[in-house]
Amino acid sequence: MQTDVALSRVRELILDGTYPPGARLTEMEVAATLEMSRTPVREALRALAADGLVRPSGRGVVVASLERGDLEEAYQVRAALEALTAELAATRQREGRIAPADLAALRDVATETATATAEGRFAEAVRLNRRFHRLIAELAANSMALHALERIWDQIQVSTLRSLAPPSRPAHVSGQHEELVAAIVLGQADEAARVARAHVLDTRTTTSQEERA
Amino acid sequence: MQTDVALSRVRELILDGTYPPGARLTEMEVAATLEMSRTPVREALRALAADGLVRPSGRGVVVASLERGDLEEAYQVRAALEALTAELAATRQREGRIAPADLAALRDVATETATATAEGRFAEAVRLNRRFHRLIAELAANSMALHALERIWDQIQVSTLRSLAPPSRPAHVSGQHEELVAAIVLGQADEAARVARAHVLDTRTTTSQEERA
DNA sequence: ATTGCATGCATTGCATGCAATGCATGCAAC
DNA sequence: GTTGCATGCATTGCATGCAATGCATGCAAT
Repeated sequence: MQTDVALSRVRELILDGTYPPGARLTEMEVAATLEMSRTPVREALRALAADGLVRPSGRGVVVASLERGDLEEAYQVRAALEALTAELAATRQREGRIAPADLAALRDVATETATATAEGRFAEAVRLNRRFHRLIAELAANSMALHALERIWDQIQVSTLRSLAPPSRPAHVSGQHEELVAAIVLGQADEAARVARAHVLDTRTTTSQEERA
Repeated sequence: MQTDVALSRVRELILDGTYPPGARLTEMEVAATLEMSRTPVREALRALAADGLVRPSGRGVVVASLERGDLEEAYQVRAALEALTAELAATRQREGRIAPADLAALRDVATETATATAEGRFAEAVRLNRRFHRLIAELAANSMALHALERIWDQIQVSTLRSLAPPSRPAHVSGQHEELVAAIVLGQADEAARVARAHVLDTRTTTSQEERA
C-alpha cells in the first residue's frame, strides 16, 4: 500500500543522506514528491518518528541526528544487544543449530569487508560491515533483538553519514571481526559476547572522534 | 491532540486486560468508543502496532501476545538491557552522579514490593515491581535503553496478564532485588549487571511456567 | 454431504475539505 | 535600533466521502 511505499522511500532518502540531518520535511512536500496524498505520507512520517529517524519540530518534522550524548547512549545499547546476539549465535552453533553455509557466508562477508576497507571503497565497506553485524544477529534467531538493532543501526548511520571516513585502524577492526567469527564458530558464547561488546565500543570511539576532511 | 488521547487510552485498555490478547479491534469500534473520528484512531493503532502491542490481522488488528518462543526472546533482550542499565546506574553511583534521595526511593520501592508480595496484593506488587525496574533504568540515564525497555515490559505484561500469580519464591525475588540495590549503591558495576541479568532470567522461568488456577 | 462459486457487506486505504494553530514578517511605537 | 504586536500564511489535525478489497454467508451443483 501507499503508506509502505512512502515509508521505505523516505527511509532510504534519509539513510543515503539525500535528506541530511536537520532537513525539514513537510507532509505536502513529500506528498508532492512521491505523487500521493498527504494521508499515507503522514502515516509514514509518524512511523519514522517512532523509529527515531525524524522528530517533530514545530510544523513538520526534521531528520533526527544523535548528538554526542545520544550517540554514546546508542552505542551502549548497541554494544549490549550485539553482545547478546553474538552470545546466542555462538550458543546455537555449539548446539549444532547453525548451517555450515551460514557460517561460510559470515566468513565471506568479514573478508569482503576487510578487502573493501583496505582498497578504500569506504561506502561499500560500510554496507558490508552492516551486513556482517546483521548476519550475526540473524544467526542469533532472536527477532526482537534483530529489530531493535536495525533501528539503532539506522539512527547511527544517519548521525555518522558525514563522517564517512576510513576507520583509524582498519587492521584492528578486521582482526576483531575475525576474532568474533572464530568465537562463534567455536561456540564460545562468553568470548563471543565479550569480543562483540568490545568491538562495538571500540568503533564508537573512533567513529565519534573522526571527522571527514 | 486526539491521536495521543487514543494512543494512551487504548494502550491502557490493553495493558490492564480490558482488551485481552487476541481481541479484535477495528478503527470504527474504537472510534465510536472514544467518540472521535477514524483518523486519529487509525494512527494510534499503527503506533501500537509499531510498539508490538497489536498486530494486523486481516481486517483490523488484534491484541498481540507473545507465544512461548517470542516470550523467551523478549526475556533475553530484557535481561541484556537490564544488565546494561544496572551497570550504568552502578557506574554513575560510583562517580557520585546519583542523588541520595533517588537511591532512597529505590530502596523504598524494593521494600514496598516485597511487602505487597508478602501480603498477597499481587496486582500492586506487579506495579511496584515494574516501578523498581524502571527506577534503575532511569538512574542509568540512557533514554534509548529506557525506551526499549518500556516497550518490552509492555509486551511482556500483556502476554503474562492472565498468569497474575504470586512468584513461586517471593523471598528469593525480594532477595535478588536487595542484592541489586546493594550492588548499585556500592557502585559495583559488574556485579550489578550480573545480578540484574540473572534476576530477569530467573523471573522468566517462573513466569512462563506458572499458570493461574 | 461437500465443494465451489457468487454475492453482499464489513472494513480498510486514500483523498480532500475545513478549521485551528502557531510561526514569520512587517510595521509601529518607544 | 529594538521591542512588541498584529496580521497573514503555511501547515497541520481531524472529519468524512468514496472506492477497493477481502471475507463470510448462502446457494447450487455434483
